[in-house]
Amino acid sequence: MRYSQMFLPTTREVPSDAELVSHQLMIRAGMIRKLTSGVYSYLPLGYRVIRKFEQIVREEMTHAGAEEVFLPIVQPSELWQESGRWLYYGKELLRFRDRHDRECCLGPTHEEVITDLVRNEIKTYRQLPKILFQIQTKFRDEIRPRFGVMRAREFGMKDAYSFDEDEQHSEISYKKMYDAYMRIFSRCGMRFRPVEADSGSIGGSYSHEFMVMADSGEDAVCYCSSCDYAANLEKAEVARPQVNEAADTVEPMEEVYTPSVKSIEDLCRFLQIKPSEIVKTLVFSADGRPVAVLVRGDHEINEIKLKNYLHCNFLELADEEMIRAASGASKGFAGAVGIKARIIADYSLLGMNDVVMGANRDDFHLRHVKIGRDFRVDEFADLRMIRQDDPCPKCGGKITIARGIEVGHVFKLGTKYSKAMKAVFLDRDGKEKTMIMGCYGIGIGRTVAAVIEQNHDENGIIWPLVLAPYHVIIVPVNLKEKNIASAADKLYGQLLERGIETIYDDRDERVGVKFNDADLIGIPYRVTIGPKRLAEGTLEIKDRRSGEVTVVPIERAAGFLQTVIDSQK
RNA sequence: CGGGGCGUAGCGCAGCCCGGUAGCGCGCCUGCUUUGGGAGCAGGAUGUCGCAGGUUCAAAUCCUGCCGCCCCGACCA
Repeated sequence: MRYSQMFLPTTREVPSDAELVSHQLMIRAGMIRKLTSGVYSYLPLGYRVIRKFEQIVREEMTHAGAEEVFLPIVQPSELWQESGRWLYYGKELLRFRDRHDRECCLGPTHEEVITDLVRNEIKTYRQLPKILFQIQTKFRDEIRPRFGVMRAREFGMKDAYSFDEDEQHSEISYKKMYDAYMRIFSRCGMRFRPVEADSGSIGGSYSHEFMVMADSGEDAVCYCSSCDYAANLEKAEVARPQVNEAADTVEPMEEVYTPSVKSIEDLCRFLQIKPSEIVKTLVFSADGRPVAVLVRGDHEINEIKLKNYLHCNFLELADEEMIRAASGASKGFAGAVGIKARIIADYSLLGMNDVVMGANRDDFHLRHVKIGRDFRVDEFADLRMIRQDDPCPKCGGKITIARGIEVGHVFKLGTKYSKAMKAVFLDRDGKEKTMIMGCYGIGIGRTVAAVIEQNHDENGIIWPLVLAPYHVIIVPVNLKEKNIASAADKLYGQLLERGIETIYDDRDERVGVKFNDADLIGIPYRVTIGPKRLAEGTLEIKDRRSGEVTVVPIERAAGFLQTVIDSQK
């Protein structure tokens, strides 16, 4: 397309409200504009990239045996009542009423709709398995949208759902999707890693997240340097420590006066001890009941693990009142000795013998506390957050923590929705069975943003060829020189004929402007037609990524570009 | 929802403390010159100063309320 005809508003200045490079570049390159908080318009250049990515997703989904559908974005509350999520989902679900005063919501995801569709049509095992997918706009009313399309309220998502007759078949569907995801992100040339993840409120038995490695990522992942173990930080198991039952003799427990010493740091300073000698007692409210959770002073509680362990719906740190009711003291002085609550301890406590903890009395702590002697622990469990250099739960190697962007997520749902919504079929024996489901999402806009995070330099975006909005940009140095203009016109015609996606920068701008825009929008190959080379019958082709310049005879340029481009497809 | 910041030309900002004709850079329009990395000269257009009240002879500026946006946290997947 001729640049002069395009709606491609690039900007020189960095937008002040954009923090992430991908966000800045998407705005500067004229890919997106914000309409309102967390809601973006895609401009032609941005939308071309989106469609390229969607096409890759479609190809791989189809290749994996999935069929494309298109489900409604407005959904009736009834379905959500049925699944139970009308109550459970929270404020992220945008709810409203139609003119008949019927409750509706905007789909943040489509398990309910697809389950309803499938239960009405699929009656027998002969119709299974089925994998259906769609590419649809979702709406989640995020509390704080940020980072442009990376964390928007309205966003494009590919979601797929599998229905199988039993666990074994469901595993096969899961594997198909997992493999498709591997191919999708590989085709985009991304550095990514599938990691084990918590399945969260969507529910279900297990799941993997596909994380694009980027320092700007919102999620923390950990992986083993020796084996292939990788997990979301929230999911990462911590190996149960080996305990050597040494017959320690611990001095009798005693109270120490610790006025206004509430934090771990204060306590360490005050008693001249290390955080690892302290036991932190945190009182949680689990569905309204107090639970005392014990972890080592230098460890962090992993609330997801705790929540999963307790099987509760609502979990939060207890308020002053509950803490006082359970411990008899104010916040900061809770301890396990004599506390009126269920006591759960992290495995790390197993190896501790002589510890310091709150005394359940304001301004006092206890020391020389011995677990089992001075208080009982109801249960031990893995409750803490994994840390850098902790041993790998799988092989014992060293754990590394890095940041990533979650671009895809595959869940094995089991019967969570099919059971609640009665998606059943008759099996070979004529017996009624509940379908086993899986669901599989990819954030479309987010993936494109993640690609930019991994593919840019100080001048702008560097598109991998498969996602590039155009493959070639022709830059005539000066259109007023007739021979330059006619050479550029001619080449443009040749590239169009070959079906090579080309921008012809026919604007009346100085070359510097054109070069900078070409770099900014990241077109893989830039063809420069200027007086010096033209005089000798050649032109220059510059590779955006490597910066390498190749001088090619004009008549061979189209063929050259075709060869280079085809070799990468 | 808590804390902080911002809202003035299309974009980025100054002016506000100390009330008195609204300014700068970029961009935009016209003309001439220029043309291998964001040109030069000359001329020109553009504002409900976020909205609504209040104080005042007079409000971008002071006061009150509201709205929007951004950052940190909490929350959420």
